[in-house]
Amino acid sequence: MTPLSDPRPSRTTIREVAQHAGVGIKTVSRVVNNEPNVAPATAARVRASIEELRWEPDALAANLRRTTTRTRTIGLLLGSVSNPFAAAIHRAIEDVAAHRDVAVFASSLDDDPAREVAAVEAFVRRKVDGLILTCVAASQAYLRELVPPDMPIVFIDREPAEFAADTVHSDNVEGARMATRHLLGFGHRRLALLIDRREIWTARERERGFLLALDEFGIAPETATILDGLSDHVAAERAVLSVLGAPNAPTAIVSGQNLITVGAVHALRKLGRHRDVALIGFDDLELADLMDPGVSVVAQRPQEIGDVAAARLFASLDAGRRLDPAPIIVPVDLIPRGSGEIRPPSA
Amino acid sequence: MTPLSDPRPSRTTIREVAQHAGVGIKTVSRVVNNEPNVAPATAARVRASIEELRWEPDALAANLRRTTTRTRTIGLLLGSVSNPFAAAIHRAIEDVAAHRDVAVFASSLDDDPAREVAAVEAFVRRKVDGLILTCVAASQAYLRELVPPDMPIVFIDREPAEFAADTVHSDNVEGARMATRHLLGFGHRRLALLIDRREIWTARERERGFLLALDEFGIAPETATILDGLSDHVAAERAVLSVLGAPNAPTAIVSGQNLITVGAVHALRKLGRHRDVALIGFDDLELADLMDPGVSVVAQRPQEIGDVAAARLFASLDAGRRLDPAPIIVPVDLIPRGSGEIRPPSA
DNA sequence: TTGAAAGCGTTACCAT
DNA sequence: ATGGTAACGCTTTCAA
Repeated sequence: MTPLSDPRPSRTTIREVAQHAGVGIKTVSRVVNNEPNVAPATAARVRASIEELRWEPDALAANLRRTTTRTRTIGLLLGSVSNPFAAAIHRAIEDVAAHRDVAVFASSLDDDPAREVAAVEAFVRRKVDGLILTCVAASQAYLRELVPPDMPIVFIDREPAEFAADTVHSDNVEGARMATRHLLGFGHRRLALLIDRREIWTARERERGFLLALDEFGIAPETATILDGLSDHVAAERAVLSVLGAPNAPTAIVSGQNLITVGAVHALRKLGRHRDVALIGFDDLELADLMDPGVSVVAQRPQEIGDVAAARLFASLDAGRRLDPAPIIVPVDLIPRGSGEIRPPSA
Repeated sequence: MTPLSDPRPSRTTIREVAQHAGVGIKTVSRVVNNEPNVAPATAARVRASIEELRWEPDALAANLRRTTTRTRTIGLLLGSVSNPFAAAIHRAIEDVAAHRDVAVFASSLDDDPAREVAAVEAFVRRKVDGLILTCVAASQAYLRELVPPDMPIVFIDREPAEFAADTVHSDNVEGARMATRHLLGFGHRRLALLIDRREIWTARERERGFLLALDEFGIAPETATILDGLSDHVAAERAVLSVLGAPNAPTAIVSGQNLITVGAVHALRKLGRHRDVALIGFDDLELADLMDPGVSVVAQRPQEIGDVAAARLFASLDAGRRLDPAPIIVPVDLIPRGSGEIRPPSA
C-alpha cells in the first residue's frame, strides 16, 4: 500500500527563516510587518532568507494574536449576483478592492430577510474586515449584536432601518418623479405605476416620487393605478395585461424596476400596443435602445454606487473605526428612447 | 480623554465553556466536532454551556492546528462578475455553496493572464478549500507550484492547458456548427464569423465548429470572412460596418459571443440591414426575443454549467482529494427568433 | 536594535 | 469516556 501523501504539506515557518538568517523570530516579524527598529543590514539579510526559503507568512496564524486583525476580506450582499444592476455594482467594488489586495465574498439576498441575517453571520464568522450590504429585513437592529462594533458597514441601494450607517443609493424619489413628470408632460393623465413588494425600500421611495409628480400636476392619486408585489417579469406581464384590459385603462406606465420593465414590454407586444401605450422603466436594460420603440428609462449608475460605497468602506477601514454615517445619493438619468415619448390617444 | 473601546472584544473561549460545564477542554472540542466517545449526558451539559455563554468556536484558530483544514470557502474566477453569462454561473455556484455553508470569493479575470495568476494567489493565500476557474493564460502549469496538491480545481467555460483537471464548458464546436449549418440551410453561401481574441479557447473552438460546418456543405473556407480580436461591442460594430461595405459582402453573420452580437445588431440597425442580413449569436441575450427581428442565438446553459461545476468541486472536497479529471460538456440550444432565418437575397 | 518567552484559541496526541 | 499537555505559526510584551 502506497503511503498517502502528507495531508499537511510542511510549510516553511518563521522559525526556519529566523534560523537561516541568523536572527531572532521577532526580527523576522519586524521585517515583514515593516516595524521600526531593524538595522538595514539585518533587514536585508532577513529578506534574502525569506526569498531563498520562499516563505510566505501565514495570514491566519498572524491574525490569531494580532490586536487589530485584518483578513483583507470584505463581505458583499447583493440583491442577486446575477442581476445586471447588482453585478455592475459588484464589479465596481471588486475593482477598488482588488487594488488594495482585498478579496470579496459575494452573496445573494433574494429579498429574503432570513438570508440577510444568515449572510451577515457567515461573513462575520469568517472575520471579514467590513460589510457592504443590501437589506430587506424590516429592521437592521440585529446588526448591533451580530457585528463587532468596529466593523465598518455600508448599505447600498436601500436604506437600513433602526441602524445608523453609511448608505449609498440612487435618487429614487427624484427618478420616479422625473419619469412621471415626463409622461405627464406629454399629456398623459391616466398613469399606472408598477412596483415590487412594498417591503422593499426602493419600491416605497419610487412610489413616493410618482405621487409627488402627480401632485405637482394637480392630479388625484385615485385616478392612477398602482400595482405592487411585482417581483418578476412574469407577474409584471400579467399585471400589465390585466390593467390594460380594464375600462379607463392607463395610457402610460411607469415601471419601478428592471424585471418589471421586461414584463411590461412583453405584455405590450403581446397586445400589439407597444406603439400607443407609453412606458418608462426604472433602471436601464441592455439592448433597450435597439427595441422598437426604444425603451425610455430612468437609468441608475451602478458603477458609481459601487465606487462610492467601496470608497466609504475603505475610508472607515483606514480610519480604524466607523466614520460618521453619511447618506450618499447618486443621481439618475432619464434616457428618452421612444417609449416614454408616446402621446396619449386623445392628445 | 475617553478611553478607546477595547479593540479586541474579549470573546468567550473554549476554556470558559469547559470550566462552566465542568469538563475538560478536549471534551468541549469533541462535542462541537461531533467526535465519538462522549457520554450523552456530558455532551448535553456541554451544549447547554455553549448555548448559555453564547460561545462560537474561532474558525481561524481551529484551522491552525487541524490537519484537514477547511475554511468553508471557495475561490471563483469569472470572465467578469458583471457579464450576464458569468453572473448566471456565479449564481448557480453560490446556491450550491450556500447550501453547504460555504462562502464564495468572486473575482474577475478580464482576459488578463496576470490577473489569472494574481487571483489564484489571492485565493490560495486565503486558504480556500477549492477553486473554480476561468482561465486565459497560455498554460496553467503554474498551478502546480502555486496551489496545494490536494486542493480541488474545476475549470469552467474554457479548457486549461498543460494541467489536468475537471472542466465544465458548453459544447462550443457543436454550437458554432449548428449555427453555421442553420444559416447554410437557409441558402447562405457567403458567411462571416466574428470572434474574440484567439488567445481565448472558446473563440478557437467556435471557429472550429464554423469551419466544420462549411466543410460539410463543401464550401471553401476562403469564401468566408473570419474576423478575430473582437472583445467588445464597439469593435464588433466597427467590424460589421466594414465587412458589409466590402464587395462580395457576406449575407449572414455568426457572432462568437455576447458582446459581439450586440455590436453586430447595432451595426445592422445603423445600416438599415437588420432585415436582410442574417445573424446568429453565440450566448443568449436578455430581450433578444423582443427585438425586431428577434435575435436567433445558440444559447448556453450557464446555470447548468455552474451547477455541474459546483457538484464536481464538492465531490472532490467530500472525497478529500482531487478526483480523476473529467471533461464535462454541457449542451447548447439553438433558438430561432427571426434573425437567423433570413434568406440570402438571391435565394 | 534585538530576542526569549508568553500567549492567541483551537486541535492532536497520549495518557488515564 | 475523559482530560492534560504539546503544538499550530505567528504577535505581543518585556527585558537585555
